[in-house]
Amino acid sequence: MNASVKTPDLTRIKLLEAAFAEIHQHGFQAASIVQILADTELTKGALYHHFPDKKALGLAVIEEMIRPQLAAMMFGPLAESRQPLADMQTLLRAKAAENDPWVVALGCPLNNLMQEMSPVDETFRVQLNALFQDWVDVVAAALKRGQQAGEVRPDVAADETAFFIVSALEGCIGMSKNTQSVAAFRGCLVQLGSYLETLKAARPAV
Amino acid sequence: MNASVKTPDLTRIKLLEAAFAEIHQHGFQAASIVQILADTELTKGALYHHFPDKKALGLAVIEEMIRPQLAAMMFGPLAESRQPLADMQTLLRAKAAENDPWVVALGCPLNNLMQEMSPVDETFRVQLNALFQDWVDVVAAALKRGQQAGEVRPDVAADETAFFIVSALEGCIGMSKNTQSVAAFRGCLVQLGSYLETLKAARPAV
DNA sequence: CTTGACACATACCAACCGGTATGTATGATT
DNA sequence: AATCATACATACCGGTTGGTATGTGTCAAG
Repeated sequence: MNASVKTPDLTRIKLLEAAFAEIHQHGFQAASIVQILADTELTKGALYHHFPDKKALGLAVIEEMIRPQLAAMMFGPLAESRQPLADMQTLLRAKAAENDPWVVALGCPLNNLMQEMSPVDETFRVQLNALFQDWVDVVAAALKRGQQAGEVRPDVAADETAFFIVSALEGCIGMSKNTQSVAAFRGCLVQLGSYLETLKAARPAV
Repeated sequence: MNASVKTPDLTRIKLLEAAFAEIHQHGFQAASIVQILADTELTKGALYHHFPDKKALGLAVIEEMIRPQLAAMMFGPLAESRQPLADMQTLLRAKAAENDPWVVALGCPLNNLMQEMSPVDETFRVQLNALFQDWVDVVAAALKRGQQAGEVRPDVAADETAFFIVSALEGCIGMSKNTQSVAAFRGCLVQLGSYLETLKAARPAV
Protein backbone atom coordinates (compact mmCIF):
# COMPACT_ATOMS: atom_id res chain seq x y z
CA MET A 1 0.00 0.00 0.00
CA ASN A 2 0.96 3.58 -0.33
CA ALA A 3 2.54 5.82 2.26
CA SER A 4 -0.45 7.43 3.91
CA VAL A 5 -2.95 4.63 4.05
CA LYS A 6 -6.65 5.39 4.27
CA THR A 7 -6.98 9.12 4.04
CA PRO A 8 -10.07 9.34 1.84
CA ASP A 9 -10.81 13.05 2.01
CA LEU A 10 -7.16 13.87 1.38
CA THR A 11 -7.04 11.78 -1.78
CA ARG A 12 -10.31 13.35 -2.81
CA ILE A 13 -8.74 16.78 -2.50
CA LYS A 14 -5.68 15.62 -4.39
CA LEU A 15 -7.94 14.46 -7.20
CA LEU A 16 -9.82 17.73 -7.22
CA GLU A 17 -6.63 19.77 -7.33
CA ALA A 18 -5.12 17.74 -10.13
CA ALA A 19 -8.40 17.82 -12.04
CA PHE A 20 -8.60 21.57 -11.59
CA ALA A 21 -5.11 22.03 -13.01
CA GLU A 22 -5.75 19.70 -15.92
CA ILE A 23 -9.07 21.32 -16.76
CA HIS A 24 -7.58 24.78 -16.42
CA GLN A 25 -4.93 23.91 -18.98
CA HIS A 26 -6.80 21.81 -21.50
CA GLY A 27 -10.46 22.46 -20.81
CA PHE A 28 -12.89 19.87 -19.50
CA GLN A 29 -13.46 17.76 -22.59
CA ALA A 30 -9.79 17.55 -23.43
CA ALA A 31 -8.81 16.92 -19.84
CA SER A 32 -7.39 13.42 -19.62
CA ILE A 33 -8.36 11.26 -16.69
CA VAL A 34 -5.26 9.13 -16.99
CA GLN A 35 -3.20 12.32 -16.85
CA ILE A 36 -4.96 13.40 -13.68
CA LEU A 37 -4.27 10.00 -12.19
CA ALA A 38 -0.64 10.20 -13.26
CA ASP A 39 -0.30 13.58 -11.56
CA THR A 40 -1.83 12.32 -8.35
CA GLU A 41 -0.09 8.95 -8.54
CA LEU A 42 -3.45 7.36 -8.00
CA THR A 43 -5.48 4.90 -10.05
CA LYS A 44 -8.91 4.65 -11.57
CA GLY A 45 -10.07 2.71 -8.58
CA ALA A 46 -9.52 5.75 -6.40
CA LEU A 47 -11.09 8.18 -8.82
CA TYR A 48 -14.23 6.21 -9.55
CA HIS A 49 -14.62 5.45 -5.90
CA HIS A 50 -14.92 9.15 -5.09
CA PHE A 51 -16.69 10.30 -8.25
CA PRO A 52 -19.25 8.42 -10.32
CA ASP A 53 -17.91 9.74 -13.63
CA LYS A 54 -15.86 12.45 -15.29
CA LYS A 55 -18.75 14.88 -15.40
CA ALA A 56 -19.29 14.69 -11.65
CA LEU A 57 -15.59 15.34 -11.16
CA GLY A 58 -15.82 18.44 -13.34
CA LEU A 59 -18.86 19.77 -11.51
CA ALA A 60 -17.14 19.12 -8.18
CA VAL A 61 -14.14 21.11 -9.40
CA ILE A 62 -16.43 24.03 -10.14
CA GLU A 63 -18.13 23.95 -6.79
CA GLU A 64 -15.26 22.98 -4.52
CA MET A 65 -12.29 24.60 -6.24
CA ILE A 66 -13.33 27.45 -8.48
CA ARG A 67 -16.13 28.81 -6.32
CA PRO A 68 -14.04 29.13 -3.15
CA GLN A 69 -11.19 30.75 -5.06
CA LEU A 70 -13.53 33.21 -6.68
CA ALA A 71 -15.30 33.89 -3.42
CA ALA A 72 -12.07 34.63 -1.62
CA MET A 73 -10.73 36.83 -4.39
CA MET A 74 -13.79 38.73 -5.59
CA PHE A 75 -16.79 38.18 -3.34
CA GLY A 76 -15.11 38.85 -0.04
CA PRO A 77 -13.75 42.34 -0.64
CA LEU A 78 -17.13 43.51 -1.96
CA ALA A 79 -19.37 41.66 0.43
CA GLU A 80 -20.16 44.62 2.64
CA SER A 81 -18.42 47.41 0.80
CA ARG A 82 -20.08 50.82 0.92
CA GLN A 83 -17.62 52.31 -1.53
CA PRO A 84 -17.63 49.65 -4.25
CA LEU A 85 -15.93 51.80 -6.87
CA ALA A 86 -12.93 52.51 -4.70
CA ASP A 87 -12.77 48.91 -3.55
CA MET A 88 -12.98 47.55 -7.07
CA GLN A 89 -10.27 49.92 -8.16
CA THR A 90 -7.93 48.59 -5.53
CA LEU A 91 -9.01 45.10 -6.49
CA LEU A 92 -8.13 45.71 -10.11
CA ARG A 93 -4.88 47.32 -9.14
CA ALA A 94 -4.01 44.31 -7.04
CA LYS A 95 -4.85 42.06 -9.97
CA ALA A 96 -2.67 44.10 -12.26
CA ALA A 97 0.17 44.29 -9.76
CA GLU A 98 0.57 40.59 -9.17
CA ASN A 99 2.90 39.31 -11.84
CA ASP A 100 1.64 35.79 -11.54
CA PRO A 101 1.76 34.78 -15.20
CA TRP A 102 -0.74 31.96 -15.00
CA VAL A 103 -3.66 34.37 -15.16
CA VAL A 104 -2.45 35.67 -18.50
CA ALA A 105 -1.27 32.25 -19.62
CA LEU A 106 -4.35 30.22 -18.78
CA GLY A 107 -7.06 32.77 -18.11
CA CYS A 108 -9.94 32.62 -15.66
CA PRO A 109 -11.01 29.04 -14.90
CA LEU A 110 -14.64 30.08 -14.68
CA ASN A 111 -14.64 31.87 -18.00
CA ASN A 112 -12.76 29.08 -19.71
CA LEU A 113 -15.33 26.53 -18.63
CA MET A 114 -18.25 28.79 -19.47
CA GLN A 115 -17.02 29.34 -23.00
CA GLU A 116 -16.34 25.67 -23.55
CA MET A 117 -19.19 23.93 -21.81
CA SER A 118 -22.21 26.24 -21.98
CA PRO A 119 -23.26 25.27 -25.49
CA VAL A 120 -22.36 21.63 -25.01
CA ASP A 121 -23.79 20.54 -21.66
CA GLU A 122 -26.79 22.04 -19.95
CA THR A 123 -25.86 20.80 -16.47
CA PHE A 124 -22.52 22.54 -16.71
CA ARG A 125 -24.14 25.67 -18.08
CA VAL A 126 -26.62 25.93 -15.23
CA GLN A 127 -24.04 25.37 -12.52
CA LEU A 128 -21.52 27.73 -14.11
CA ASN A 129 -24.18 30.33 -14.61
CA ALA A 130 -25.21 30.06 -10.97
CA LEU A 131 -21.67 30.88 -9.92
CA PHE A 132 -21.43 33.67 -12.44
CA GLN A 133 -24.74 35.14 -11.33
CA ASP A 134 -23.62 35.04 -7.72
CA TRP A 135 -20.66 37.13 -8.75
CA VAL A 136 -22.82 39.60 -10.64
CA ASP A 137 -25.18 39.80 -7.70
CA VAL A 138 -22.35 40.59 -5.32
CA VAL A 139 -21.22 43.43 -7.57
CA ALA A 140 -24.76 44.68 -8.07
CA ALA A 141 -25.47 44.69 -4.35
CA ALA A 142 -22.25 46.58 -3.72
CA LEU A 143 -23.18 49.14 -6.37
CA LYS A 144 -26.55 49.67 -4.74
CA ARG A 145 -24.95 50.22 -1.36
CA GLY A 146 -22.59 52.61 -3.08
CA GLN A 147 -25.56 54.50 -4.41
CA GLN A 148 -27.05 54.80 -0.96
CA ALA A 149 -23.71 55.95 0.36
CA GLY A 150 -23.46 58.53 -2.38
CA GLU A 151 -20.38 57.13 -4.08
CA VAL A 152 -22.21 55.81 -7.13
CA ARG A 153 -24.41 57.89 -9.41
CA PRO A 154 -28.04 57.15 -8.59
CA ASP A 155 -28.99 56.77 -12.25
CA VAL A 156 -26.76 53.78 -13.00
CA ALA A 157 -28.67 50.53 -13.53
CA ALA A 158 -26.96 48.44 -10.88
CA ASP A 159 -27.75 44.98 -12.22
CA GLU A 160 -27.01 45.76 -15.84
CA THR A 161 -23.84 47.58 -14.88
CA ALA A 162 -22.67 44.75 -12.67
CA PHE A 163 -23.20 42.29 -15.50
CA PHE A 164 -21.19 44.53 -17.77
CA ILE A 165 -18.35 44.99 -15.29
CA VAL A 166 -17.89 41.27 -14.79
CA SER A 167 -18.23 40.66 -18.52
CA ALA A 168 -15.64 43.29 -19.34
CA LEU A 169 -13.27 41.91 -16.75
CA GLU A 170 -13.61 38.40 -18.11
CA GLY A 171 -13.17 39.82 -21.57
CA CYS A 172 -9.94 41.52 -20.55
CA ILE A 173 -8.61 38.32 -19.05
CA GLY A 174 -9.62 36.25 -22.04
CA MET A 175 -8.16 38.57 -24.65
CA SER A 176 -4.96 38.96 -22.67
CA LYS A 177 -4.67 35.20 -22.50
CA ASN A 178 -4.79 35.12 -26.26
CA THR A 179 -2.33 37.97 -26.62
CA GLN A 180 -0.06 36.48 -23.95
CA SER A 181 0.82 39.94 -22.78
CA VAL A 182 0.79 41.19 -19.21
CA ALA A 183 1.10 44.72 -20.57
CA ALA A 184 -2.10 44.37 -22.57
CA PHE A 185 -3.79 42.88 -19.52
CA ARG A 186 -2.80 45.80 -17.33
CA GLY A 187 -3.81 48.32 -19.96
CA CYS A 188 -7.19 46.65 -20.25
CA LEU A 189 -7.66 46.80 -16.49
CA VAL A 190 -6.72 50.47 -16.54
CA GLN A 191 -9.45 51.14 -19.07
CA LEU A 192 -11.92 49.18 -16.99
CA GLY A 193 -10.88 51.32 -14.06
CA SER A 194 -11.46 54.49 -16.01
CA TYR A 195 -14.91 53.19 -16.83
CA LEU A 196 -15.61 52.68 -13.15
CA GLU A 197 -14.65 56.33 -12.62
CA THR A 198 -17.50 57.40 -14.86
CA LEU A 199 -19.91 55.75 -12.44
CA LYS A 200 -18.90 58.08 -9.62
CA ALA A 201 -21.47 60.49 -8.32
CA ALA A 202 -20.62 64.08 -9.23
CA ARG A 203 -20.62 65.25 -5.59
CA PRO A 204 -20.51 62.87 -2.67
CA ALA A 205 -23.80 63.08 -0.81
CA VAL A 206 -23.44 63.73 2.91
CA MET B 1 -20.12 8.84 -58.36
CA ASN B 2 -22.00 11.62 -56.76
CA ALA B 3 -24.27 14.15 -58.39
CA SER B 4 -21.89 16.98 -59.19
CA VAL B 5 -18.75 15.21 -60.23
CA LYS B 6 -15.41 16.95 -59.98
CA THR B 7 -16.10 20.28 -58.39
CA PRO B 8 -13.07 20.50 -56.10
CA ASP B 9 -13.38 24.06 -54.81
CA LEU B 10 -17.06 23.55 -54.12
CA THR B 11 -16.43 20.46 -52.01
CA ARG B 12 -13.66 22.37 -50.28
CA ILE B 13 -16.10 25.10 -49.34
CA LYS B 14 -18.62 22.53 -48.19
CA LEU B 15 -15.97 21.04 -45.93
CA LEU B 16 -15.06 24.46 -44.56
CA GLU B 17 -18.68 25.35 -43.86
CA ALA B 18 -19.41 22.08 -42.11
CA ALA B 19 -16.18 22.31 -40.16
CA PHE B 20 -17.03 25.86 -39.13
CA ALA B 21 -20.42 24.79 -37.84
CA GLU B 22 -19.01 21.80 -35.98
CA ILE B 23 -16.20 23.83 -34.43
CA HIS B 24 -18.58 26.62 -33.51
CA GLN B 25 -20.74 24.17 -31.63
CA HIS B 26 -18.24 21.86 -29.99
CA GLY B 27 -14.92 23.67 -30.17
CA PHE B 28 -11.98 22.54 -32.25
CA GLN B 29 -10.68 19.66 -30.17
CA ALA B 30 -14.11 18.15 -29.65
CA ALA B 31 -15.09 18.68 -33.27
CA SER B 32 -15.53 15.28 -34.86
CA ILE B 33 -14.18 14.73 -38.35
CA VAL B 34 -16.57 11.90 -39.03
CA GLN B 35 -19.41 14.22 -38.06
CA ILE B 36 -18.18 16.85 -40.49
CA LEU B 37 -18.02 14.21 -43.19
CA ALA B 38 -21.49 13.00 -42.31
CA ASP B 39 -22.83 16.54 -42.61
CA THR B 40 -21.20 17.06 -45.97
CA GLU B 41 -21.96 13.55 -47.19
CA LEU B 42 -18.31 13.23 -48.11
CA THR B 43 -15.59 10.85 -47.05
CA LYS B 44 -12.14 10.97 -45.55
CA GLY B 45 -10.65 10.72 -48.99
CA ALA B 46 -12.14 14.06 -49.90
CA LEU B 47 -11.18 15.74 -46.65
CA TYR B 48 -7.58 14.60 -46.55
CA HIS B 49 -7.19 15.41 -50.20
CA HIS B 50 -7.97 19.07 -49.52
CA PHE B 51 -6.40 19.37 -46.08
CA PRO B 52 -3.31 17.63 -44.74
CA ASP B 53 -4.77 17.17 -41.26
CA LYS B 54 -7.38 18.37 -38.80
CA LYS B 55 -5.26 21.27 -37.62
CA ALA B 56 -4.90 22.65 -41.14
CA LEU B 57 -8.65 22.42 -41.52
CA GLY B 58 -9.15 24.40 -38.34
CA LEU B 59 -6.69 27.08 -39.36
CA ALA B 60 -8.36 27.32 -42.76
CA VAL B 61 -11.70 27.80 -41.04
CA ILE B 62 -10.24 30.72 -39.14
CA GLU B 63 -8.77 32.38 -42.19
CA GLU B 64 -11.40 31.60 -44.79
CA MET B 65 -14.58 31.57 -42.75
CA ILE B 66 -14.23 33.54 -39.53
CA ARG B 67 -12.01 36.31 -40.86
CA PRO B 68 -14.29 37.24 -43.78
CA GLN B 69 -17.35 37.19 -41.54
CA LEU B 70 -15.67 39.39 -38.99
CA ALA B 71 -14.33 41.71 -41.65
CA ALA B 72 -17.73 42.16 -43.21
CA MET B 73 -19.46 42.70 -39.89
CA MET B 74 -16.94 44.77 -37.90
CA PHE B 75 -14.03 45.94 -40.01
CA GLY B 76 -16.00 47.34 -42.92
CA PRO B 77 -18.22 49.83 -41.10
CA LEU B 78 -15.22 51.29 -39.26
CA ALA B 79 -12.68 51.15 -42.05
CA GLU B 80 -12.84 54.82 -42.91
CA SER B 81 -15.14 56.15 -40.24
CA ARG B 82 -14.46 59.64 -38.98
CA GLN B 83 -17.09 59.38 -36.26
CA PRO B 84 -16.25 55.98 -34.78
CA LEU B 85 -18.29 56.44 -31.62
CA ALA B 86 -21.48 57.09 -33.51
CA ASP B 87 -20.74 54.30 -35.95
CA MET B 88 -19.99 51.82 -33.22
CA GLN B 89 -23.17 52.80 -31.45
CA THR B 90 -25.22 51.97 -34.52
CA LEU B 91 -23.19 48.79 -34.90
CA LEU B 92 -23.99 47.74 -31.36
CA ARG B 93 -27.62 48.67 -31.82
CA ALA B 94 -27.75 46.57 -34.96
CA LYS B 95 -26.19 43.67 -33.06
CA ALA B 96 -28.71 44.05 -30.29
CA ALA B 97 -31.62 44.39 -32.67
CA GLU B 98 -31.03 41.21 -34.66
CA ASN B 99 -32.77 38.44 -32.81
CA ASP B 100 -30.65 35.78 -34.37
CA PRO B 101 -30.31 33.48 -31.36
CA TRP B 102 -27.16 31.70 -32.49
CA VAL B 103 -25.00 34.57 -31.26
CA VAL B 104 -26.32 34.13 -27.75
CA ALA B 105 -26.48 30.37 -28.08
CA LEU B 106 -23.02 29.69 -29.45
CA GLY B 107 -21.13 32.91 -28.95
CA CYS B 108 -18.46 34.50 -31.12
CA PRO B 109 -16.51 31.90 -33.11
CA LEU B 110 -13.32 33.88 -32.73
CA ASN B 111 -13.61 34.21 -28.99
CA ASN B 112 -14.57 30.58 -28.57
CA LEU B 113 -11.47 29.42 -30.39
CA MET B 114 -9.23 31.90 -28.61
CA GLN B 115 -10.35 30.71 -25.21
CA GLU B 116 -9.99 27.08 -26.12
CA MET B 117 -6.87 26.96 -28.25
CA SER B 118 -4.58 29.76 -27.06
CA PRO B 119 -3.12 27.86 -24.12
CA VAL B 120 -3.04 24.58 -26.02
CA ASP B 121 -1.56 25.26 -29.44
CA GLU B 122 0.85 28.04 -30.30
CA THR B 123 0.06 28.01 -34.03
CA PHE B 124 -3.60 28.56 -33.32
CA ARG B 125 -2.80 31.24 -30.78
CA VAL B 126 -0.64 33.23 -33.19
CA GLN B 127 -3.13 33.06 -36.03
CA LEU B 128 -6.10 33.87 -33.80
CA ASN B 129 -4.22 36.70 -32.21
CA ALA B 130 -3.35 38.13 -35.62
CA LEU B 131 -7.04 38.29 -36.47
CA PHE B 132 -7.88 39.74 -33.09
CA GLN B 133 -5.14 42.35 -33.39
CA ASP B 134 -6.40 43.35 -36.82
CA TRP B 135 -9.75 43.99 -35.23
CA VAL B 136 -8.22 46.04 -32.43
CA ASP B 137 -6.15 47.98 -34.94
CA VAL B 138 -9.23 48.82 -36.98
CA VAL B 139 -10.95 50.18 -33.89
CA ALA B 140 -7.84 52.04 -32.76
CA ALA B 141 -7.37 53.66 -36.16
CA ALA B 142 -11.01 54.70 -36.18
CA LEU B 143 -10.65 56.20 -32.71
CA LYS B 144 -7.63 58.20 -33.83
CA ARG B 145 -9.51 59.54 -36.83
CA GLY B 146 -12.32 60.37 -34.46
CA GLN B 147 -9.89 62.33 -32.34
CA GLN B 148 -8.70 64.32 -35.34
CA ALA B 149 -12.30 64.93 -36.31
CA GLY B 150 -13.08 66.11 -32.80
CA GLU B 151 -15.58 63.40 -31.93
CA VAL B 152 -13.31 61.56 -29.52
CA ARG B 153 -11.63 63.11 -26.52
CA PRO B 154 -7.97 63.75 -27.37
CA ASP B 155 -6.75 62.30 -24.08
CA VAL B 156 -8.05 58.75 -24.63
CA ALA B 157 -5.34 56.20 -25.29
CA ALA B 158 -6.58 54.89 -28.61
CA ASP B 159 -4.82 51.53 -28.65
CA GLU B 160 -5.53 50.66 -25.05
CA THR B 161 -9.12 51.78 -25.41
CA ALA B 162 -9.61 49.80 -28.60
CA PHE B 163 -8.29 46.70 -26.89
CA PHE B 164 -10.70 47.28 -24.04
CA ILE B 165 -13.68 47.87 -26.30
CA VAL B 166 -13.17 44.64 -28.21
CA SER B 167 -12.48 42.77 -24.98
CA ALA B 168 -15.62 44.10 -23.37
CA LEU B 169 -17.68 43.23 -26.41
CA GLU B 170 -16.34 39.68 -26.46
CA GLY B 171 -16.95 39.52 -22.75
CA CYS B 172 -20.57 40.55 -23.21
CA ILE B 173 -21.09 37.93 -25.90
CA GLY B 174 -19.40 35.23 -23.86
CA MET B 175 -21.28 35.91 -20.65
CA SER B 176 -24.58 36.16 -22.50
CA LYS B 177 -23.86 32.81 -24.12
CA ASN B 178 -23.51 31.35 -20.66
CA THR B 179 -26.63 33.07 -19.39
CA GLN B 180 -28.55 32.15 -22.54
CA SER B 181 -30.40 35.43 -22.36
CA VAL B 182 -30.88 37.90 -25.17
CA ALA B 183 -32.06 40.42 -22.60
CA ALA B 184 -28.78 40.21 -20.72
CA PHE B 185 -26.91 40.50 -23.99
CA ARG B 186 -28.77 43.65 -24.96
CA GLY B 187 -28.31 45.16 -21.53
CA CYS B 188 -24.61 44.47 -21.71
CA LEU B 189 -24.40 46.15 -25.09
CA VAL B 190 -26.28 49.14 -23.71
CA GLN B 191 -23.71 49.50 -20.96
CA LEU B 192 -20.90 49.21 -23.49
CA GLY B 193 -22.62 51.95 -25.45
CA SER B 194 -22.82 54.18 -22.41
CA TYR B 195 -19.10 53.62 -21.95
CA LEU B 196 -18.50 54.77 -25.51
CA GLU B 197 -20.42 57.93 -24.66
CA THR B 198 -17.83 58.78 -22.04
CA LEU B 199 -15.21 58.89 -24.76
CA LYS B 200 -16.96 61.75 -26.54
CA ALA B 201 -15.21 65.08 -26.68
CA ALA B 202 -16.92 67.69 -24.52
CA ARG B 203 -17.42 70.09 -27.39
CA PRO B 204 -17.07 69.09 -31.01
CA ALA B 205 -14.06 70.88 -32.44
CA VAL B 206 -14.78 72.67 -35.73
C1' DC C 1 -11.64 -14.02 16.00
C1' DT C 2 -14.66 -13.17 12.36
C1' DT C 3 -17.11 -10.29 9.40
C1' DG C 4 -17.92 -6.69 6.53
C1' DA C 5 -17.61 -2.05 4.86
C1' DC C 6 -14.40 1.05 3.09
C1' DA C 7 -10.59 2.63 0.09
C1' DC C 8 -8.29 1.77 -3.11
C1' DA C 9 -5.26 -1.14 -7.13
C1' DT C 10 -5.19 -3.94 -11.40
C1' DA C 11 -6.76 -5.63 -15.57
C1' DC C 12 -9.63 -5.18 -19.09
C1' DC C 13 -13.04 -3.43 -22.73
C1' DA C 14 -15.88 -1.35 -26.34
C1' DA C 15 -16.11 2.95 -28.70
C1' DC C 16 -14.17 6.47 -30.93
C1' DC C 17 -10.39 9.23 -32.43
C1' DG C 18 -7.37 11.15 -36.30
C1' DG C 19 -4.80 9.38 -39.92
C1' DT C 20 -3.24 6.28 -43.83
C1' DA C 21 -2.99 3.01 -47.59
C1' DT C 22 -5.13 1.60 -51.41
C1' DG C 23 -8.48 1.54 -55.07
C1' DT C 24 -11.02 3.89 -58.76
C1' DA C 25 -13.62 6.93 -61.73
C1' DT C 26 -12.90 11.11 -64.35
C1' DG C 27 -10.91 14.60 -67.21
C1' DA C 28 -7.05 16.70 -69.41
C1' DT C 29 -2.58 16.01 -71.83
C1' DT C 30 0.34 14.17 -75.26
C1' DA D 1 -5.36 5.88 -78.06
C1' DA D 2 -2.40 5.84 -74.09
C1' DT D 3 -0.90 8.22 -70.05
C1' DC D 4 -1.28 10.61 -66.01
C1' DA D 5 -2.64 13.70 -62.44
C1' DT D 6 -6.81 14.93 -60.04
C1' DA D 7 -10.59 14.04 -56.90
C1' DC D 8 -12.46 11.50 -54.50
C1' DA D 9 -14.34 6.55 -51.98
C1' DT D 10 -13.40 2.45 -49.09
C1' DA D 11 -11.21 -0.21 -45.82
C1' DC D 12 -8.33 -0.40 -42.25
C1' DC D 13 -5.15 0.72 -38.17
C1' DG D 14 -2.88 1.99 -33.78
C1' DG D 15 -3.72 4.77 -30.03
C1' DT D 16 -6.54 6.87 -26.63
C1' DT D 17 -10.79 7.64 -24.46
C1' DG D 18 -14.03 7.07 -20.37
C1' DG D 19 -15.78 3.40 -17.88
C1' DT D 20 -16.21 -1.28 -15.46
C1' DA D 21 -15.41 -5.68 -13.16
C1' DT D 22 -12.78 -7.78 -10.04
C1' DG D 23 -9.26 -8.35 -6.61
C1' DT D 24 -7.06 -6.95 -2.24
C1' DG D 25 -5.38 -4.85 1.81
C1' DT D 26 -6.94 -2.22 5.93
C1' DC D 27 -9.67 -1.08 9.77
C1' DA D 28 -13.66 -0.96 12.76
C1' DA D 29 -17.58 -3.31 14.63
C1' DG D 30 -19.58 -7.26 16.77
